[in-house]
Amino acid sequence: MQGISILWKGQKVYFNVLLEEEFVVGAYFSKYPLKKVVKCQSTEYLKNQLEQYFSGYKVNFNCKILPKVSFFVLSVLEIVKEIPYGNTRTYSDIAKKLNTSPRAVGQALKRNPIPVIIPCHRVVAKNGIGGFSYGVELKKALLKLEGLNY
DNA sequence: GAAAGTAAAAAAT
DNA sequence: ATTTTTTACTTTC
Repeated sequence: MQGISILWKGQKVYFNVLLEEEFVVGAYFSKYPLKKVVKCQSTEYLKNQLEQYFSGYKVNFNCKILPKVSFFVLSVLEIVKEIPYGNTRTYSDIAKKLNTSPRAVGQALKRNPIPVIIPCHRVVAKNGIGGFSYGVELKKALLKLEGLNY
């Protein structure tokens, strides 16, 4: 899906979404929009949701997702998906639920193929913000959109 | 299969 | 407040 454009540090950045049929299989930030234009009702709807989200409105993404990842990563993503807008959890919160270590949770989130839609930015460290595949600056910005200060 | 590399946390200092 | 140890999963050999 052609990426929606957002302004980041005075630069135009695109948030592109990879689709397979009606499923979202990936998403990423890029300097360039994805050329492939898929137009149907559901993509227009998702596009709208993203526009709204990045302009600071509360959005609960309800698109169908299909992350192609290992079983463990999937089980982490399943939990992260359920963190409500404007809330955070720590790596250890999630680790406890899965009987694993916080560090392994970080490993899994790093491999989240669908950032933002699967809100991995809502997972933070106990004392600090933790990391983010596109840089902690962006993570901070996303949290700020949701009204959180880190 | 072993070793190295993590988006962390707890314990020890 | 800094350093060290523990930790479990993926990746790469």
